[in-house]
Amino acid sequence: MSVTTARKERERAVREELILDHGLRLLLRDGYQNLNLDELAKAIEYSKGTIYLHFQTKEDLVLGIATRALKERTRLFERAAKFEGLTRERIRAIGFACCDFAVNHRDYFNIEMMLKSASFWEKASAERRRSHGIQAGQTFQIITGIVVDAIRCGDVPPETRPADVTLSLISITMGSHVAAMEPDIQMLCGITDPLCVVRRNQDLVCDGWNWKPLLKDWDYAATDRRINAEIFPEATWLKAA
Amino acid sequence: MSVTTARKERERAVREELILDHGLRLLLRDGYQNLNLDELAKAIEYSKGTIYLHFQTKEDLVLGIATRALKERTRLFERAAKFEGLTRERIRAIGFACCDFAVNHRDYFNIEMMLKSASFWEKASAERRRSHGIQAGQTFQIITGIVVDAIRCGDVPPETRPADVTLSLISITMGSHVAAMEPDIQMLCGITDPLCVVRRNQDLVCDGWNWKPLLKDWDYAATDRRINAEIFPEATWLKAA
DNA sequence: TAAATTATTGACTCAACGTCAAATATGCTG
DNA sequence: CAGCATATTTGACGTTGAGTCAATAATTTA
Repeated sequence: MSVTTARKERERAVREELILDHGLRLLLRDGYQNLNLDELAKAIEYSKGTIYLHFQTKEDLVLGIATRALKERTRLFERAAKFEGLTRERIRAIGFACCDFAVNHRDYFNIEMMLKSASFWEKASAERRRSHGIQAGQTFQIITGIVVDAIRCGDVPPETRPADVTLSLISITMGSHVAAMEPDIQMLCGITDPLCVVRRNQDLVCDGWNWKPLLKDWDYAATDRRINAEIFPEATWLKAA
Repeated sequence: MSVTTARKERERAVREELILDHGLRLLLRDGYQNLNLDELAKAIEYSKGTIYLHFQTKEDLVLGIATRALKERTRLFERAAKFEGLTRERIRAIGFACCDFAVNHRDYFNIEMMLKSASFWEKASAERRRSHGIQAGQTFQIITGIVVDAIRCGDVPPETRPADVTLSLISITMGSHVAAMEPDIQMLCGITDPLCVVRRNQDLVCDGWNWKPLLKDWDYAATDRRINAEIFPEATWLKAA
């Protein structure tokens, strides 16, 4: 009995991954609105009913996909946090990870945006909501950890509240990703590389907090090359500033 | 003949406003997903077919609602731009306008976020897309105008590119609004007033651009009181920092 | 192997968008 | 004003796709 249950459990997990894999693929291709569960069922070679054995609603499924993407981003952040250097170089490695993730998950921020609408959130299962919250919290903590180090060693003024810094970095990153991807705004600002915009704006916020060394006082292009070589050797999108 | 057409035109415009009014109301109450056109038809006391004489699709309608909201925001920006003072005080008035708008249109940013998803955009009419783009461009120009003044009079370093500043302000504002409204993030950061977060982050970005006078060198609380009194006397949300 | 239990299915229901032929209102003319 | 022509409005209907559940298939147990 218990032997088979373990195998069943494993098989179930495998199938859930299969659903999430194809779900992500179709979600990126078609967007949320046009994501068709009948088609997803065809793709995974199971019936629609089976999908509903894993996910309560379509929204629940999409939240599952988003959470898995977020998990991967957290893993990238963890890798980035290991970069050795000044605290501002370390936060820069996080920024690098964020861009690398954006390259490989172009539409993640759009999916994440969708989760903001209340009607979406409330149709997902409590379990998956919790899971997503925890994952988001971990990402938050990784960033905050570096900020705390920065305050402790005097790179950031002592009276600064760490969570405020983290929040500002999350805000500028999310906002920049969304804004810099807009065709209208790309036209108005002459944007050719959205990632450059994101990173420049992150620098701006760090300078705003007076996070030493300031952009003008350090060769961060060299830092970027080190991050690229030491932490994310597989990333190929880094361009010379 | 031409007399009646003029009247018809006017009546049509009135009805379109009626649709947009109730559409906005239901959109804020139910969110996009649950916005029901049959219910909207009931509310405006016309049939659903009539709604479709004004709007090509549901998406087109929502875009129309968003554009009208954006128009109102532009009007607020225009008022704010008239504030007399230092360039950084003037940009602060824009930030004030933005918060005032957010207070009266709580979910505007969420609606705006929805517009980012490609599937949405492509279901709206070309005419309404263009209209929204133009409106966004005007908002952009108001901000950029102040930035140009700031560079010209030396409040912002001379080599700065105005559009970059505008983009960073839009990014931090949008990102902060979205992030600071998240229950999870409110918990993690101990946020009680999301508007404070938005304004603090705007200050941060201005400091990042080295926009004089820096936050620490000027009594911006006094500026806020002046803006409140002189430009937005009806706003009641301003709290002491 | 047969019964019992569990897993899977896909035809069906239902809700809501969008359409369009019919109904109604308006305007025009003699 | 009557009656014809044109413009406007309607709401029942077609269609799509999310979500359900009784029926079927597979697996385990006795």
